[in-house]
Amino acid sequence: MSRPPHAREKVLDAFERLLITEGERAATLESVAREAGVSKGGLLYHFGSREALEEGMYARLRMLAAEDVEAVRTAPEGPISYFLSTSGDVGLPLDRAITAVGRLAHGGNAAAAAELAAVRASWGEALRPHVRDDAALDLVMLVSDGIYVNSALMNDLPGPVPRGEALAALIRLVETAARD
Amino acid sequence: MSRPPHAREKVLDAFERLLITEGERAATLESVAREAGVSKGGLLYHFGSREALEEGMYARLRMLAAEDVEAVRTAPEGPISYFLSTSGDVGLPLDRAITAVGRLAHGGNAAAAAELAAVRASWGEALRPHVRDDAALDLVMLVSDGIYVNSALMNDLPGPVPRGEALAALIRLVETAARD
DNA sequence: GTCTATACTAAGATAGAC
DNA sequence: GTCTATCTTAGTATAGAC
Repeated sequence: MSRPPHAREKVLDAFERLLITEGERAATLESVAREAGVSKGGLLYHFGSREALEEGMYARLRMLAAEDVEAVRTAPEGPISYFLSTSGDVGLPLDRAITAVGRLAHGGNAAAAAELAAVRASWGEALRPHVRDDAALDLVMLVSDGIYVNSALMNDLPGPVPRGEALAALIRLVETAARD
Repeated sequence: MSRPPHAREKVLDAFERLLITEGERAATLESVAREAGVSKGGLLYHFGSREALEEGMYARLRMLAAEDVEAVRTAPEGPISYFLSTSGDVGLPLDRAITAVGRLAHGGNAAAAAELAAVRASWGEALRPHVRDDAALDLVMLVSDGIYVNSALMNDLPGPVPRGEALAALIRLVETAARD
């Protein structure tokens, strides 16, 4: 909501960073506090438990995702192309929030999995009017999921995710198969 | 290698089961030992450390994946169709091993991520001769990744993964776009 | 609003009995 | 080959000072 960065936001940033780069196991309250530059007690003033900290991440994700769904809907180059070309982004706030919550979801956290499913469903609704049928929607969504999971798993390393011209060729292929 | 199930295999089964159903955090040595019906000391006789236990899972994955790559190559209905139609399986030994190692990978374990990347690459090699070009290979691989990640994340719950006729329609769409 | 100190629990790992 | 007992470290959480 405002600057300068409150301790609360710094804690959330640190939690997110640790989840992305070192995984759920490493993102303990102590590590998060250290990474955020506050004490354990200080962290626990803002988030009274680990669950509250996780809930804070979900709230951040919901806010950023709502903005992105609007961006998908109104993208000048068309929703499908925009949606797919941004699926492999890894540095932007939304992508970081998704990856962080994804780490929690794969860690067995059912609430986190439900948050991701909700975001995914809202993208599906935004894309539905622009594809031929349900199979085409599945195609677009699953290619996006595939790009995301490879990006998130490989943490910036040169992995199997298509980039540049390869990504552009893939998007042309998907659009041909799916566009209404 | 043989029956009756040695304690070693029971431990590995328990580790796999806990990773899949409750995530990495819950899969502690103590929980794994309890789930396997052995003591912590008994477990540590077979796997001297947590790392050794993880390495045991990688070995299991490598063995099952090698078998599956052969099945993809020789599938009567064609490699693409077979590959995609089995991407959403969740109960078979290979799928369970992949999901378990996936949990570790998303938990920030670089070795686990490398194992998954290697398996993925071997599938890519098997499929390459059967697709039109690199973009088509990307399409098939990413749709498969998407199906897998949704299946693994949703743990059997009725999720966003296409099944039955919806899956068949998706596969026809992908084959039309990708097949050589 | 943030810190230190501390309580309690559980983690990974070792030693040695059976 | 498997168990019990124990060590050390680290996790979540609370109380109370500043």
